[in-house]
Amino acid sequence: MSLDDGGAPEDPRDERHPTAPPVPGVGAAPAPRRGRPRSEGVEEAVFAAAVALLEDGIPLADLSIEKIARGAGVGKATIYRRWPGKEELFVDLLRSVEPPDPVLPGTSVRDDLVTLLEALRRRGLAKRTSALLHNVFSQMQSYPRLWDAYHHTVIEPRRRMGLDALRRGVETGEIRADLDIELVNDLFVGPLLVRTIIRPGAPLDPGLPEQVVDAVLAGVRPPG
Amino acid sequence: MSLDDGGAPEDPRDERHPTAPPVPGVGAAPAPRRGRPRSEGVEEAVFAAAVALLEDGIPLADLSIEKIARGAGVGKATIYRRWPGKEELFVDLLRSVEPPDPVLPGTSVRDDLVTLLEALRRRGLAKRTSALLHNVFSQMQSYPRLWDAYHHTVIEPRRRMGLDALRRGVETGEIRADLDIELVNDLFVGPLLVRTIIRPGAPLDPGLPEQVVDAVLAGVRPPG
Amino acid sequence: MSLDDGGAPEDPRDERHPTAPPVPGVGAAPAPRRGRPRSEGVEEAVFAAAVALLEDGIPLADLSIEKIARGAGVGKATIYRRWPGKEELFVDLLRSVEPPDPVLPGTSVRDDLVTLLEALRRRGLAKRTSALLHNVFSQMQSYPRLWDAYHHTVIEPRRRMGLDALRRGVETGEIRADLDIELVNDLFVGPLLVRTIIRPGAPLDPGLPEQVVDAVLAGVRPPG
Amino acid sequence: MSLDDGGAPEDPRDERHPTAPPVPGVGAAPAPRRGRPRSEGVEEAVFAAAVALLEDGIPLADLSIEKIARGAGVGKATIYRRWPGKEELFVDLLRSVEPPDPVLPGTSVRDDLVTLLEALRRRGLAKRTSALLHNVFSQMQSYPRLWDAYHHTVIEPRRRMGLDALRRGVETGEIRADLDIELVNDLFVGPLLVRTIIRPGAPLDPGLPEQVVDAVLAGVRPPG
DNA sequence: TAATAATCGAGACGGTACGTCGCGTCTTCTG
DNA sequence: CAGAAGACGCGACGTACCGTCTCGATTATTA
Repeated sequence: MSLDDGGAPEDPRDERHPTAPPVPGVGAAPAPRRGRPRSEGVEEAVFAAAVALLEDGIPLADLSIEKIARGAGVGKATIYRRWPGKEELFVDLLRSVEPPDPVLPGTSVRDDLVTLLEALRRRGLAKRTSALLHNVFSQMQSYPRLWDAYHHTVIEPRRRMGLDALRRGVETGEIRADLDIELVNDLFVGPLLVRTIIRPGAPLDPGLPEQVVDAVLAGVRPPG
Repeated sequence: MSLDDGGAPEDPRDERHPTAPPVPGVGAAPAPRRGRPRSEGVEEAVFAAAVALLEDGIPLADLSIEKIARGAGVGKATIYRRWPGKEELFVDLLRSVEPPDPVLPGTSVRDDLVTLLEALRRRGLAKRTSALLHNVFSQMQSYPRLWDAYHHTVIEPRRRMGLDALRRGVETGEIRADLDIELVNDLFVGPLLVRTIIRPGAPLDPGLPEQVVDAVLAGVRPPG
Repeated sequence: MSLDDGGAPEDPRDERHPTAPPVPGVGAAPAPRRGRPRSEGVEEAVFAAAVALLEDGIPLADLSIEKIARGAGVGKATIYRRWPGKEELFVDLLRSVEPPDPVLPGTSVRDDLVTLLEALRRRGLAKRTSALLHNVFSQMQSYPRLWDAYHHTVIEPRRRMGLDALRRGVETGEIRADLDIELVNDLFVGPLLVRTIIRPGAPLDPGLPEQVVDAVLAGVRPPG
Repeated sequence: MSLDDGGAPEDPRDERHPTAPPVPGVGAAPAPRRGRPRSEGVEEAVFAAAVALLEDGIPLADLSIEKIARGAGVGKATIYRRWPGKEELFVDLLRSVEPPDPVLPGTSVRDDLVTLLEALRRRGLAKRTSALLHNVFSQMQSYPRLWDAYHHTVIEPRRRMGLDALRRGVETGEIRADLDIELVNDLFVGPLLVRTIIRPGAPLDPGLPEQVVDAVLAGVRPPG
């Protein structure tokens, strides 16, 4: 899911209720944010309550704003003030547990790709071990708006990292120049995505990224 | 999604309410099925109403049994008599529009793989053209019971076809024998799945199956 | 409040949700009322819960549909199916505890008026003794729609009884014919209404109706 | 409502938040009221906003503090600093539009009573013509605290005027001495109150006070 | 002049109720 | 008996106000 995304259909978070003040332009008005400022503890309490409920095994579809508000000791309006709906809330929640972007070694395209796929593998594993991630992710394969938003804010940036690495590889001669770069990206990413997203439960052994990268680089036809 | 599946977790349809009368065992009581027999038109009317609603752009999550019953001119209880819930209803609906398994030419592994991937591509296109399939499928990436059932009855058989073809290729020397066969399968299937399931909107040109098969067979590293 | 009403502004209960089927015209269609019939116990349970809450001292304004539904073990929708809102519900509740119309002796206009005012006095007393009526009535002096509906369905009929009795009195010579009959009615009714509605707490002694009737008949100017 | 009141139950405005500084006791500390003094325009802006909303036809029950604050361009806390709640606010509002007590001619009891009833009639008309007063008053037949406060500060004083006039009439021989003076008061006041408070919409012709006074003085039984 | 203190508009806060909708079950009448 | 119709208890939806609170800014008095 890391090197990969098809573009930006639309981002529901753009209409999100303003949580942080926008970056102030140099000459722009300071926009003093009048009224009582939003409580810092709320975000945190809401996330904690949602996580607690998910860890209790409640499926995502049954997670109501009402229950979360109750569990967090928070008014419903306070939640709606921050997020327009359930899906946007979960996008933020997921982002809050998402590990940072991997740092590419840059020594070779092969190493870069292995690093990127390794990040994919690790998230696949985390999804499986963490009760939370397992629950959320396995069911998030629905909720198209949630899915799209996650794609756009988390996945797409990493996909660009992969495409950049591949373009460098074409320049250095490590990657064939006669192939569509997007297709090549899919060749590397597809196998891991299949195992993490579409077929949860498939093996994600430590050597998998290297195996995939080497196999795609060399091809599966016998060298003869 | 065609060559591919991770196994059969469990099939919720096994507990499905009997749609057709069970085949009477030889020595078993004839079970005369007294009372008014089930109307034949119901199934059809329910499917038609569901499809009509989906074609109107209503997302799967907002499709209530209530709306379907209303649209079909059918009582809610009549639907619950046939299917335990929304998901099971849609499993039946999807199965009713799924094209038959492709026939492999058997001339070579390459041809077989291209044929299987072409079937994948066509379904991806159908998903995109048909308002119905696109809607259901893009959102079905959820509803775990619906997803599982679809896997089990549609995806898994085709996955076995792919694995069988690859095993033949190893025997004939067309495929390297030093690689895990499941991994090789993912190398072929992954790219197309990425574009049909995970990243709807990506191009699915007619030559795509051949490009993928040839690239994976030959590798993306320059031949030098 | 008995002889008295100003007419029929509009009756909100006319738009009330149909509780009983309308009286069937002779040749009209039977209107079979399909579907599950409304539960008989609901009305009763709702009234009981409302009365219980009012007897607990909860003011009318704080009596929410939500609380009533909770207390009656009934869904909110079930209440909204029968009454469009809080006010209509209470009109029905009040009607269910309203004593029947008094029977006029007909021996003389004086006796008829005393009987009607006695009914007014008794309701004033009931309002004071019954915890329920006291609470509802003392606060119902608001809620204009509730007030109007009560007027129209309970008060207006009795007002007509009073006007009829006075018209008879004019014919028999017991009442001056040179006065507006509506004004005369107000002369009798006004004093009791003042003490029951506007000035709760004022004395309502047993002899009051006779005192009022005799004083209005004879006048308060010394006979000399 | 003018000659009439049953007493002073209790005045909730006594616990009202201090609007004006309390009268300084002789030896008490001057209590210099430090800090920014209350803005003078607030009271006025709040009243104006409330009146504007009522004139737009919003019923009293639907008039929220929130709406008033919004309409007045005033913070909610500023309102709560001055009045404990909606009812107390409206007591002040009503008092600010109440006409002054009538001046009794003193020529005769009949003239005094006509004057008092004329004041009642005029307020009844104002209630009907002015969109504001009509709305507030017709619905104020509720809100017990509002009702009580209004009684205590507006109605009760005029009631005492009426009782005093009647006592003078008993002394001058214009009024029978064998009747309860409170009852006699109700005989005069009741008919007008019925038409202004309980039965809005009833006619309030200019001659009505004279008709009522004369009819009650002379009685409705034919003189023969 | 500087510190102090109560006010102001604004709006976030935890709550409660609103009236609607869908859930899955049930209960009636009609075929 | 099956079927449509629809009432039932339940619970979530997203909105509106409640009355309280916390902000920065304003405006007086006191030191």
